[in-house]
Formats: sequence, structure tokens, C-alpha cells
Amino acid sequence: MRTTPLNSRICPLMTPKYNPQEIEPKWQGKWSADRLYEVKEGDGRKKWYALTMFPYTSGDLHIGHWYALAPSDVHARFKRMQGYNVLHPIGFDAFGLPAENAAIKRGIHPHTWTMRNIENMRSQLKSMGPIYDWDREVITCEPAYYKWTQWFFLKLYEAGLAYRARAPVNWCPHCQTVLANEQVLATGECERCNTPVTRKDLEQWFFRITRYADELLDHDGIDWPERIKIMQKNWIGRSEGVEILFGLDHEGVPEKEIRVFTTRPDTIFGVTFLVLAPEHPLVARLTTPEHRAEVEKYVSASRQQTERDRLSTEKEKTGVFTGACCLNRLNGDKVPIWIADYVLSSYGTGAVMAVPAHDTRDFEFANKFGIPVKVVIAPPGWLGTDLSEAYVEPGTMVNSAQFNGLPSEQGKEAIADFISQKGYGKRTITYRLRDWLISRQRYWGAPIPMIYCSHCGIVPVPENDLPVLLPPDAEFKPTGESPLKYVPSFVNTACPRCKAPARRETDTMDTFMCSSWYFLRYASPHSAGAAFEPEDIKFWLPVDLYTGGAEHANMHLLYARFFTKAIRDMGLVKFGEPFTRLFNQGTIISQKHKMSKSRGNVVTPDTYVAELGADTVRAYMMFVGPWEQGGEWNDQAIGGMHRWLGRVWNLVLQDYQAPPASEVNPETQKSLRHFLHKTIKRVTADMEGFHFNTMLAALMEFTNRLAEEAEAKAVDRAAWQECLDALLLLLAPTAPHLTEELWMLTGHPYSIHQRRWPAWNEGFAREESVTLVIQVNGKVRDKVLVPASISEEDARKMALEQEKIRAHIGARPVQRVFYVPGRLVNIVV
RNA sequence: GCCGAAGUGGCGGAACAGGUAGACGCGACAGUCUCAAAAACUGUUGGGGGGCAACCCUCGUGUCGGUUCGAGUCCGACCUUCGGCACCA
Repeated sequence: MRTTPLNSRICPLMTPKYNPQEIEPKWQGKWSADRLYEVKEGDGRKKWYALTMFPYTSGDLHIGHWYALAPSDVHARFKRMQGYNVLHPIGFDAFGLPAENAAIKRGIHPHTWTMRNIENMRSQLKSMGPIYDWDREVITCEPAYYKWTQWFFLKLYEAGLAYRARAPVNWCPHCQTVLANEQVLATGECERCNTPVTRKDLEQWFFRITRYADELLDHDGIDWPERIKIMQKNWIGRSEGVEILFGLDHEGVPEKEIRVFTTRPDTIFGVTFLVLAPEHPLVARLTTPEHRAEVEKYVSASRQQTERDRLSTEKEKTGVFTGACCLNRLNGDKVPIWIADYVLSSYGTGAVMAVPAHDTRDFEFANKFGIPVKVVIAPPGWLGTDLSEAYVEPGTMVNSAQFNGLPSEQGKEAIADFISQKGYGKRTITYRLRDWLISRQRYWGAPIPMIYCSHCGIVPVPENDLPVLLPPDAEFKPTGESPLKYVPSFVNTACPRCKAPARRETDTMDTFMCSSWYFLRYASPHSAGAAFEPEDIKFWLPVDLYTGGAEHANMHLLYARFFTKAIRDMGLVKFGEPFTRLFNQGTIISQKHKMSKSRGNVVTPDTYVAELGADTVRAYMMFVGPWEQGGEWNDQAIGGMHRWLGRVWNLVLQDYQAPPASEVNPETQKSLRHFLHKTIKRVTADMEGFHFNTMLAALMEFTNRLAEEAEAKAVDRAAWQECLDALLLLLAPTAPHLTEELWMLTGHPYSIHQRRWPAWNEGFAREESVTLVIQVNGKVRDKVLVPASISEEDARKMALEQEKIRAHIGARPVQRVFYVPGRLVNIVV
């Protein structure tokens, strides 16, 4: 243990004080002037593309941003020191509603607001000391970028992956725009502003992401967290089942069938009614005159409901009878047709066959409206009595004609086959995933490059005319229609095909379109003639390591995968997965809660950087807990990190009093070397596994040991210096400024960040002696330091000879002895 | 309701692969320095009990069971917290 204060060893006049305020801007300036972090292709080094989800231009980086960005930077620096050619770029997700809302609220143009925010964020980012090559910065709202966003839209259109359709869509009354399904919360609220979302029938642009549903379910070959893969699988919601046609025979109704989708064809003999979604196109035609008033009332009421009300599972079932019936072709039953809002028009066929005996929802509905319940799957030991609740498990088929007696799992297949043979329906697969709605009725986004001509119909803007520029002079009235609609100079154009006057599409694109390809642009940020250069893509892509929050599982991460697969099929890239490895960092919380403006617990890094320095903030972020789990921001604890960096400073700069050769202790020297190599090994492994908290703990233990050695003065100068050099190199990714300064002050050539990561020698890292634990009946009774090479025989013998152990054994005979090499001996008596 | 992650000192967290629970840090307490305080540094710090003492005993990783020579770690049931999905037929 340390006995004398370190400070007493340091001459205050000779040694500079650790002053991050001075050294951090100094080195940042020098690195920038020297273009130390400039990224260039093809110098023979292996590439490493490490990407962090780029920030939205909200104006201020809070500590959550740093928690995403700083450890990524540390890891990228580590890879760089390992000899990789590292691309670790930064940019800004710059289109989006908040800019427009700010414009409305404060009278600033969204462009001004955004660019001002970027400037502020850029200087905040720079204060962190990252290895970003600012020449590769990408800003999605710049015409040079969104020109290519539009170009990709045209490519998707050409490929038949972009289409325009009228559909009931999610509408946010507050944002005054439509939203994609992924942007509506489970509560039915807008993901951005938490306003309950309503429904509107609108003609909108969609991307055919559903065409890739099966491929998106396949995560083979990519190293992603299980959790995210499961979230995507649930979201895509593939279910295999049967589409069954129920016969219709109604005067004046041309359709002779209703299509229903079911995953339980084994229950078809238990159908006692059919339910259509209120929006189902057949509703109006099938409803009989005496039920018309009631049905119309119900349809208009459900149309007005918010998504939240509509989807609430708490709510009691409602519905009305249409007066019409259809035919169950398997048993000739006449089946009454109801409408109810628990059936969704957007899933399956918008119609379900209701089997109250074997579906909880149908059971509830049948009970309420007095519809018969017919058991067709017998629960084990069933006596033919009425069910008190739906039986949804497998069982034995009954009341099902020729299928009686079959186990229901088998019956499922048998009936599916029977239905397809008879032409009553076919096997099919349904997905929960819907096509991606990308139109937005707002100003601050990339205009959809389409033109409507009264002669030629929908005509794409020719590639040569891109970009379709956003007019700077739009009014941002939130009217529910795109502000671009009211800019005549924008709207009015000539048809590219027939030259007649035509109108431009005035909706803009969902900003998730902008972020679906930004990772490609970083490879060729200045390419003017293309979205990217194939050879750059070939060199850098796919992204080796993508880090960011898990909240994007079903939005950005799904969209980007779809986009990549789509352009792969166009032949633009050769890979189908953009991000080979994904890592999700946890959330940093403060005062036990997630940081939020409303709670007033948002921590801003700037004040800590100003007070303690960026190195302290970087290191502290990584010390609060495992990166994937997040951690708690603690104002006290960060002081501890600053103290430790100060101790490193003093330790490195102190004048080590090496002993004369005769007083050097070879044992200590050896043991210190072992500690050093063990530390290099630990730190390397922790870096590789993103275990930054334990990596720093290992470095702290190492500095504690060095402080002891500074007192003991038993190792020679070379050994001491070797330890200090390694300490600085191991700490360089975490505290780039401090280590650069100390590297210089200890007489090394600039720059530490161009040095190689230290290597360990396995022979030195290996333990020479181990503490052998001796247990009696599983309880630790003694510990003995033994050579690591001790033989099993010796260990057993030695254990039984220990005085304390003999005392514990007493007169009892030894029954068994367990030996775990290098760990313990357990004596059972 | 379903899916996923996690429950360890006063606090954040360590513990590879079933083998010393509590590394590292914060806080607290005591001390050094100081007129004093702050800062810095040094020491102690899971609970209970015993010993003049180096130490010793005992309980202890959300709860209850189980497997094992041995369980924070594996198995079963449950409780709590946090994420995601939720009338998806």
C-alpha cells in the first residue's frame, strides 16, 4: 500500500499541473491542422468501417448523445491503433419536423435553424476530441445530398418498389401529416409528439417493403443482438395459414365469395359467424335494408375513432349484424355476417371466420351477442359440456365430419389440403408488416420527384433535372397539406414527356428515407456525379460495426435493410445487409430516470467538459456500467474519474528514483512485468468486447500498482518506463488529449495516436503462482500461495497437510477430495 | 396477456467456462496538511458474533424449492423493475 503521498515526490516547480482546459484545445487544433484523422482508401491496411447512428439536428448534444458517440470513438481509436484503416464518420440527420415547428414558432427559416444547430453541435462534437474526418461530413438537407435521395426514389419507382395508392393512413393531427405504421406507438400515439393518431383516407406514396418481408426475417450472416432480431421478427409478423372462400349468393352483389384468412383451419367446422372490418368493401353491398341504418352508424363511428381507442384490448367488443349470411362450404352451414372493429381492414383479408369455441375474441363477441358456440376441438377429458372460456390449445377434433378423431395439429394440415383440393381456398402467408408510407405533408424534407400531367399521368422527374429543390419561400402554415402546394413557382411545371403544363408532387419524403442510405454516402461524400462511387463502396462497405440505440429496431434499421436489398437487386451494390455487426448501447439515466426535458434532469456535457475536460467525461461515461446496459450519471462519481486522470498525470511525470543496480529486486521486476502483460491482455480483451468499465478498472489497478512501485523503488528505470509507455498507449483511445500531452512530455515523438497498440507476451501474462483455495465440505478454510505448475498430487497432499485444515477435519475420515487445477481443493469428510 | 433483458454492500458495478462473492470507483467514517475550511493525500468500510492480537466463527447475491463435493452462475415455480409488442384472426 502507498504510504507517502505521491505529491510529495513531485517537485511543484518542475512538474506542470494537469490542466485539460489548456491541453485539450491545443491538441485538437494540432490534430486538425495536421489532418491526423484524414481518411484515405487503399494504403494496404485492412479497412474498418465503424459507424454510429448520426444525430438529429435538434440543437444541443446532451449526455445521451455522448454516451452513444464517445465510447464508439474510443473503440474506433482502438481499432486504428491495431493497424486498421478506420472510417468513423459523422454527419447530421437534418430534415424533419422539429425544424419546421421551430420555424412556425419563432419565425426562423428551417434551413437557418438547422444550420445554426449544426454549427453548435459540430463544436460540441469537436470538444469531445473524436477522430472524425470532417471532410466527410454528410448533411441530409443539403441539395448535394438530397439530390441522390430523390434519385433513389426514382430508382425504386422504376423497380416497381414505389407506388401511389389510396389507403386509410395514420394521421397525426398535431404534426399535420401522415405517419408510417412504424412511427405510431403501441398506445396509438404519434411517435414524435404523443398526440393520438387518427385515420384518413389519402392517396399517398408507399415503398413495397413487404416484397422483402421474408428476406428481412432472415438475419443469417449478420451479428446482431438477439433482442433486435426478435423485435424485427415480431414486427414483420409472418404467419402461415389458409385463405378460405365463404360462398355468397346475394341479389345485386357480383362477388360470389368472401375471403377470410385463418391460421386455424382445423376449427372451420366451429364457425358460427363471420366478421368483416367496418371498412371492408363488401359491407355496403351486403347490408340488408333493415340493418342499413345501424350498420352505417357503426361504420362512421369506428372511422372517427382514434387508433388508440380502436386498438384498445381493454374495450368491450362491439359490432352489428349486416342481415346477410354466407356459406361454409365444408359443412353447408349458413353463416351470419357481422361487422366489428376488432377486425382490422389492413391485416389479412379484413375478414375473419369466427370460431367462438376456440378463439378468445370470438368467444367474447359471441357471448355478448348471443351467438352459438360450437366445440370442434375437444380439450383433454372434455365431457361435452359448454365451455366457460375459449379453448385455444390443441386437442382432438370433434363435430368435424370426416376429420373427427384427428389431433388438431394434424387436422390443420388435413383441412388445409382438403380446402385447396376442393378449390375452397388455398394455403397462404400473411404478414403484419405493411408497406412503408413515405409521403409527408410537410415542408422540411426532400421533395418527392414526381410530376402529374393530365395527359401522361404520373411522370417521374428526369434524372438530369434533379435535384427538385425546395423553394426557400414557402409559408409554413400547418394546414394538413404540404406547404409546397401553395408555392406556384414550385407546383407549376411542364410535363417532361409532353411538355404540357403539369403539377409537381408537393409532399416530401419521410426522413427515414434520408437515413436509409447515408452510410453509403460517407464512402464517397463528395461524389457529384453519383450517389457514391462503386470502388469506394467496394472498399468500405458494408459497415463493420454499427452502434446506436435499440429504439430504431423497427424503423431505421428495418428501412435501411430493405433499402440495401432493393438497391442490391438493382445491381447498385453487391451486398444485401448494410450492417455486419450491430451493437446497442444502453441508456444513460439521471436521478433514476430517463433524461427528459419535462423531468428537468437532462445533463449537458458542455459544463463538465469546461470544468473537468473531455477526457474525464469520455472516461467517466465508459465507467458507469456495461455499455450495453447503460448507467447512471452521478455528479459525484465523475470527480473520481478526474482524480484518477490527475493521478495518472502525476505518476507519469514524477521523477522515478530508480535504485542502483545492486538494489534492483529481480522478483519484483518479474512480478511487475507479469502485471503489465496481464493488464495489456485484459485491456485488449475488454476493448474488443466493449467492456469499457472493466477495462478502466484494469487500468486503475495497474496505476495503483505503479504507485506502490514508485514507493518501493525496487525496479530499474527501463522496467518503470516500459510500464508508463504501455499505460499511456492503453489509455490513449479513452483519454486522447491527456495521453498525447504526456507522450510528448516524456520525450516521445508525436503522435501517440499513430502508435501501435501494445502487445502482450503470453509467457509473461501467465500466472506463476496462484492462490489455492482449500475447502472442507465446500467451505473455504484456508488459502495457500503455490506455484501455478503444482501437480495435482502435490496440491492434494499439501492441502491435507495444512494445520487449519487438519483442525477442521478433526477425527472425521476423508471421503473424497476434489481438485480444480489452479483454483481449489475441496475435502469432503 | 405475449416476447426480451435484468434483480449482488449505503450507491454505480466486478466475478472467464459451476470453484476465494463484493474487483474498480463513488459515498461515509477516521487521519495528514491548515488558524480554519476546501482541495489533495493516507487508512477503514456487507451484516452479526468472538479474540489483546495476526485472526477466527457465522449469515449473506429478489423469494421458495431442486441438482451438485461445491450455485450469484445450472433447473423448476414465483415476485419486482425496465424495454418491446399487443383484438394480427
